[in-house]
Amino acid sequence: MAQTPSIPKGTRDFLPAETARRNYIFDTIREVFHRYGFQQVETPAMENLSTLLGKYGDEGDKLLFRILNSGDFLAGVPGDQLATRDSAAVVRSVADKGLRYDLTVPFARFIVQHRNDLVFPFRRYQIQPVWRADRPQKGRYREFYQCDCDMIGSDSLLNEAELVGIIDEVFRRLGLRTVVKINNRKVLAGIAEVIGQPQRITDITVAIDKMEKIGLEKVREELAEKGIPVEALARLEPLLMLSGDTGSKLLQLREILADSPAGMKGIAELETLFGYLEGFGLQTATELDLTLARGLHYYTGAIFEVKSLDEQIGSICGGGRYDDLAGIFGMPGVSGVGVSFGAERIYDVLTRLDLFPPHTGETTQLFFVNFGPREEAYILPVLARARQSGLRAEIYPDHDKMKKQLNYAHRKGIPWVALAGESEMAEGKVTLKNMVTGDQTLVTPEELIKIVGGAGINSEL
RNA sequence: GUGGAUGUAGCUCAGUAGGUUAGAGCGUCGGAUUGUGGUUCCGAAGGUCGUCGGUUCGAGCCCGAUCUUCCACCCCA
Repeated sequence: MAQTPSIPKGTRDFLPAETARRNYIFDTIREVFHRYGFQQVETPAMENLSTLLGKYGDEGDKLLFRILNSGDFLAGVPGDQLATRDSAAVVRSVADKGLRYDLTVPFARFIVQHRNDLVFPFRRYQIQPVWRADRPQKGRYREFYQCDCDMIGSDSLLNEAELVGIIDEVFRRLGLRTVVKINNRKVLAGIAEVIGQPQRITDITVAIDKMEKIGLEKVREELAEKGIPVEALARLEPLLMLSGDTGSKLLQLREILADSPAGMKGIAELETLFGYLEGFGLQTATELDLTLARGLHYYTGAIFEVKSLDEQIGSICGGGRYDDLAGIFGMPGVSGVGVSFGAERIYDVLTRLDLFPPHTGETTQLFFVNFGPREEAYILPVLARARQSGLRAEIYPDHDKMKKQLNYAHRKGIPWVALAGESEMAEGKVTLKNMVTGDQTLVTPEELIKIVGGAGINSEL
């Protein structure tokens, strides 16, 4: 036996049962997207690095998979870069393409490139894999699928509300109990402003994003390490500790952020959004979470994150408003907002909570045992008629032992087996065996199709 | 990118203080049953012990490197 082959770190194969379950998730999400009027697009796995670099922060740039240029890729590299083993410089010279890191940035590029062919405000969805050169962990892979929906070309907050509606419906259909956390980057900017540290918004948001995980003490330590003055910290803390329902938090914020125009704008946006949501009749809980920051730099308004209430696995869906992503690619003034569903994590949560429906896979309904050449000739037309009438049917390809053929049908979970040997052929009939009860009857081909077709609709096999 | 754990048959794992031909269960294949599956019984195949190198008379076991998987951090879906 040769060395067992393997696949790259952080990637996975999917067996038929897993694929069926994944498709159940994708199909559910897709249906909801359609219901809200979104249209599907696809973009290539690889993008030019100039498209990807600088959009996700330094950390994100490090996690980009780069694709080595074709041909003699070292020919144009300056000798001193090679001599000094300057990896960072060399990689810029030998790779100008990379695998996409998410679906949002390539979509911004797509919008700019195809603006003349699209109807704005444009609602698109996209279900494709993305790649990150991260170190794999539980619920974290190097290749994983994202299911994105975005509205672009409108800054109405009704779009934000619709996204929350989509989130609500997707997780309701999947049977998952979740909470949607909502915040606004302008409010975060206002907070940074009010405590006298407007330039430090990134450090501040990254740190307070960890509130829930590491607690106030550690957040305070981290911010102090980053050089935020003690007085600023003292003014920040009461903000993070705001309590009460969303309405009272907003009231308190209005007073605290009164001197920050950006902050007040953010509060107004949040008030409008939560106002819309009241009319949506959501089942999912929504809450204002001032510690929600999200790492991606391009967000400018609302930000969302969805957590499972029953499993700790990080966020299973996230997104936000980005006012100027298209601007980076030369199309300013086009605002967008979107969310991304993390299919892999949703899969893991559904698995652990045992929430998949019992039969997500479509197996064969009717199996024909192969008795040899003469019987094949007799059965093939019956098989064709079964398929024409909509049955999922197959014939065993070889004249193997009955035991082996029935075991194949059994292991594949096929509910009906048809046998036709000499005696059946003599009568122009087939023996139909029910693999659950073990019963078998002699029927005509017409009866066979009727029985399997009729039973297939409501049989719980 | 940093720190820690792990790696023995297709799968889950044993393997005693380094000592001849490395074991089990499950699965696979064959037979009992030449037209009847999930049970049972019998039998067989299957491993350069992740990889490379080192220590030793001798390494699955000790040491180093590397890769995989997992955990924590960073970050994130």
